[in-house]
Amino acid sequence: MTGFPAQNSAAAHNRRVTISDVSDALGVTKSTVSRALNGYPDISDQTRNRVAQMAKKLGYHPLSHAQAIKTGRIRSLGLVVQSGDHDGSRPFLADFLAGISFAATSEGWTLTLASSENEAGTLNMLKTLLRERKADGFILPRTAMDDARVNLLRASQTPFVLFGRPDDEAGCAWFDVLGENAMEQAVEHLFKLGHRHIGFVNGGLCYTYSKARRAGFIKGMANVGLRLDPALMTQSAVDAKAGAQAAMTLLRLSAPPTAIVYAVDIGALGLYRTADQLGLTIGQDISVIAYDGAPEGAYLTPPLSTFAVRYREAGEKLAHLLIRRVRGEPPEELRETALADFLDKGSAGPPRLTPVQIAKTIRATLGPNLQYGRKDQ
Amino acid sequence: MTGFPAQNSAAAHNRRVTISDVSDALGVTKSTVSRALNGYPDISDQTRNRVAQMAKKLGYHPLSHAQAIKTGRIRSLGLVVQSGDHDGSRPFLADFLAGISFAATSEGWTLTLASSENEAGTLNMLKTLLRERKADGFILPRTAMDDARVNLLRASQTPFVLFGRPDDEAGCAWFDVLGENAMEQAVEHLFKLGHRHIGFVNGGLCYTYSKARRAGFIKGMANVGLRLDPALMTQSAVDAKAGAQAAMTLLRLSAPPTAIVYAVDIGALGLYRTADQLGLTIGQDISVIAYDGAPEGAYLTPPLSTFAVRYREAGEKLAHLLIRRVRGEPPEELRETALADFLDKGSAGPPRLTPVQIAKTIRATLGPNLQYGRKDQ
DNA sequence: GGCGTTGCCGAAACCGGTTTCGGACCCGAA
DNA sequence: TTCGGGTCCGAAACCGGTTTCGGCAACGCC
Repeated sequence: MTGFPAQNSAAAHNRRVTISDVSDALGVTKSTVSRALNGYPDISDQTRNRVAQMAKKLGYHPLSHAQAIKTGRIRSLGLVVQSGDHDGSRPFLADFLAGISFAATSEGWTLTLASSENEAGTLNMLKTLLRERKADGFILPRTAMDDARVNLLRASQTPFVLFGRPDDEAGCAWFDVLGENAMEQAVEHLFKLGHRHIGFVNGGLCYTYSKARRAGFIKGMANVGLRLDPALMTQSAVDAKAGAQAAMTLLRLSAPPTAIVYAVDIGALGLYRTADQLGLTIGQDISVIAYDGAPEGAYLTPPLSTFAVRYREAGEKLAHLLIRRVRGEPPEELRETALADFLDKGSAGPPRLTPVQIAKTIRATLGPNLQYGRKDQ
Repeated sequence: MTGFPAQNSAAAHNRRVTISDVSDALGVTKSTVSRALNGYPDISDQTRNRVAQMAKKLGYHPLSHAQAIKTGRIRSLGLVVQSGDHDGSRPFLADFLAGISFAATSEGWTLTLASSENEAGTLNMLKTLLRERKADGFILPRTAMDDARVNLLRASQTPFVLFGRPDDEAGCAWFDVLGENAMEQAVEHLFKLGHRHIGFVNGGLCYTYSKARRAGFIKGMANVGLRLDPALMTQSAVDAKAGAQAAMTLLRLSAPPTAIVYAVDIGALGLYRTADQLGLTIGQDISVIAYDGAPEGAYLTPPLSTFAVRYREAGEKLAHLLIRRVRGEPPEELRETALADFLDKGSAGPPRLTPVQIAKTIRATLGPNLQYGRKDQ
């Protein structure tokens, strides 16, 4: 000990470098080091520099949970993913998490992740994480209509940021991808290809995105001057099975659509099954454009044309927004949006058949078994 | 204050309940409460009960990072997922994380998640998390051959548990699914269907699982008495593109296999493309069985027959193992394995063609363009 | 009755930081 | 010279827990 510089005594014992090691090495007190490192104004530039250099030299990194005990901030973002509801969000999870984690790391923050099966579980998880202060704020994926998570966090004064715009914007920060814009483009794209009978299969009606995407579809139809046929837009699907049933319902109409816009890729996957059963070729007899950019769609034949969301970017944006929110910026200034990228992969082409011809093809395929559609019920 | 029970003074001010609130309410000291709650033997049963009841009544939950400052343990599991290398692990990430998170929560722990692009990034991330003690131990997915993560964590005396058996078992705890067993069964299944020419496409050669799966394939071939043809087992693929190229190589042989075993589902997806190009029908002209249970495979026609890994269960097991490891149990006692479930979905059927007929079919499809296989190169 | 145990709990130090408060020092102005 | 006002830093309290140490009281024992 005697005679050895302080930096060696810590390193030699393989002990972590504490703030005292730094202050001792400089002959100042802990408080000076702390204030110097945290940008307090009552520290001279000279001292500040000396402290910074010594901290670097010794490899001093403050323990965030030691800071937290006094400051209350632990520099961690909270995220509760709901695995049970529908698998619409699963394929992108890796990208989404990578984005959040990357952004968090770049600011010296970490990500605390939890998962739950359903809404009640999510709320419990939030309460637990809140109680133990495992996170300074939360990223809330999949904004729902009257989102219980928002109510909870609002009540407990916890910072949060939404992925998706809420219906009640008060006090909310968010990042969102403009699905309405995509749906609008989808309709216009199909119209240009020659389609005049276009169906719409929405996504989860309890989520706010479905309202936006539906509105976008309607706007697109208005843009190109097509009349809305209510029978062609009553379906919704958040998984392949429901997507298949929705397709069946639409295609068994006496005047089926020649193209269908799906609000969710995973739903559109079901159309492939149904089309196979009904003897229709996707991209020729029946066109489809969906939304999300799910990897599953890329392996189908033909690959699914979709509006791909850059989930990694979404994760990054949300993380940065939340950190700013935790630091005190008002939520009204923390609202960003982006556009999805259209990937024209081949599932949408010029209509080869008229609605009547489609119906005829289906009847020909099913033959005498006209009850096919009811079989699964 | 005066006259009010202690429990109200905390609740009324919306302040968090601390250990002092509990001790004051009982007229004992903090140390008594702490020791009572942590099971120290020098506390009478009567006092212990009184403390426990009061803690519950007041809703006292110790702050894990306040404990951590003294104990060094923060009750958090660390996980660094490597997003950049190959997407073989992405589809199951949601399940895997749900499993870890569920198990962690059930024991009062949380999950700290980070991600990185490559091995160097992963190591840096581990070092960072280690330095700031954001986790008490780590779950290491995808065990590699001479795993740098293991070396790092061994050197820093940090508890860890591997998903996948390591080549050097010393000091390692793990959970693994016996891929060799699955590959063996795959061969036997194909043999029973009548296949006598079976190809093998391995996965990532830098990971330990590939050695096991290859060994399983070889064992299966031996079990049914088939001769190993080296030309049929030199390929490997961890994504669809490589899987397609591997399939192309195998199928353009003068004596192509009638069935192919893929070590990784995502690789097998490529076979669907190649088969389509070569005019072969999967499940009839060419059979395939793969491994992982990737959701992508379920949407193909025919759906991919695969050995599905229960990733959620794997996550749960790993979390529990790691917690036990952090608590001090020796790694030798923390080694578990499980089997994958065969899902016979239709991509493997009796061979309709002989190898020679397959070659002929391919030539017929490609027509004069015999260079097809080289086009992409 | 004196004495060593044992059971049980309080007092206080401690963990690694942050933050408040006050005081030493220097400067310029009165 | 004195005084007011900055500048800059040390001393010490504090955050919410854990852990060491020591002491009191009751007990059994010779």
